[in-house]
Amino acid sequence: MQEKEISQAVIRRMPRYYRYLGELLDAGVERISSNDLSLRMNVTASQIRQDLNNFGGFGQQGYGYNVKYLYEEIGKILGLNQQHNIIVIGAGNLGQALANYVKFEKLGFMIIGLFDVNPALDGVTVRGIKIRMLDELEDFCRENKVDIAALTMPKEKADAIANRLVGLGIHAIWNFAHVDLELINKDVVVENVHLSDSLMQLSYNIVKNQRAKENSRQTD
Amino acid sequence: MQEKEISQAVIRRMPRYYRYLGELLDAGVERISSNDLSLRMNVTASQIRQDLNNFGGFGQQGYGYNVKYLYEEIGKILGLNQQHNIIVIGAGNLGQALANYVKFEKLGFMIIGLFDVNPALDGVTVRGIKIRMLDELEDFCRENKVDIAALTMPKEKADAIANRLVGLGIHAIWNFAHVDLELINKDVVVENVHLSDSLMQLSYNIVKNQRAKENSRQTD
DNA sequence: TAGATTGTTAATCGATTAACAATC
DNA sequence: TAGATTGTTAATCGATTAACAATC
Repeated sequence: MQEKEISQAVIRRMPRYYRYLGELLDAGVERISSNDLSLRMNVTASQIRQDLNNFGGFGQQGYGYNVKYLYEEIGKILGLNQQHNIIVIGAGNLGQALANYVKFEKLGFMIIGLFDVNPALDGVTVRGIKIRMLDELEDFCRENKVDIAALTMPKEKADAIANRLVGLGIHAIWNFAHVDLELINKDVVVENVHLSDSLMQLSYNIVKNQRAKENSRQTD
Repeated sequence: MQEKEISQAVIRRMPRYYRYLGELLDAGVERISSNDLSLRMNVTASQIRQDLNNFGGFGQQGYGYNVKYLYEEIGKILGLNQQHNIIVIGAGNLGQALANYVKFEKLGFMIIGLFDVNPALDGVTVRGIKIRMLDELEDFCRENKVDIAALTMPKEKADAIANRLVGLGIHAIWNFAHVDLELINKDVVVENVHLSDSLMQLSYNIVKNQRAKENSRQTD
């Protein structure tokens, strides 16, 4: 039985629902209607109901949604009910920044190892996590359950290391290197975080605003 | 005269075109057809032509696109022909990681200041950039042209600082704090980088693969 | 029971793909 | 000129919004 594929547009919105429900929960709110939530989140109530009904009927007519229940269910949908172990390849600033993000652990993402090629970093500890040399990667993956590898090294090395990791049975790659990875195994999940792309989008919108301002000045 | 709005779906793809064209340029390729590019990038030729024609006709029938020319034109569209000055609020690991990204400077994004509230960081220098205390923000913005502020501080403080920056005439906010900013001025551009959202999408897809694998095992 | 609000179907809107005449 | 490939219109596909019957 083939599960119907849920569009990535929907998936992208789920973490945001999860965050808002978490805030409501912390604020002691017990139930919420799709309409009330839509006003807070600046989306349509219809979209909320459609999105949620991709995964099941979590609400109740005449009542709305139970905040705690919905929060937990979305957590399960996103896989937050299980622990995910992460290793970070590249222990530079970004790699160390990720290792220091306490937030991730609260969501079930544990950073269990940092790797680099720079001997000066060998054995250095970041929030209790030891930096290892890259040639220890194979042993480490054999001895530990590693689910996700975050790549924060220069883009030239990313492809080779990604495929080395795929060979070691990793499930997913969280890619910060500014390349499109070409993986030997299509079942491995890839999520790209391209910071310079994000910055270029920002700059496009700045320039767009500048042009709009000039135009309105001309027509004044 | 109202310019027709270009959809964010198109804008999101522009940096990727820019990257591929840059690689072709470095490789000494002089011209490329939408079809050849589509094969490399794994998109349809039709989409490439549609996307580009939102901004103008950069190609030539029977010839294709001149790589250097198209690369430069996309650069202008993205605003990369002008310099953008950035300050980073929050000089923790992530803030320092951003300051160390040499890549950004090549694209015209200059990090000119780092700010924090931690006195231990006062005067410390990251790649030649001095860390200042947050109460110097007003003076600094008066004395320097600041276009973009990157927010890497805890989410509780993000909203207040964002609005303080808006008051100081900043054009754009690159937000790494895990909140939706509520700005007093709607003309300020906001670009969010929500790393935990990205991680949750990753984890959704991991779990989806797990489920698919289990299902196929059952039907075997 | 009456009011509220969901789950779901139908209508609309927008984005992607296909097709082809224009033209280098 | 003939072949190649764009720019652009038309067709399709998918995502969002609206509407409403089902039901708590």
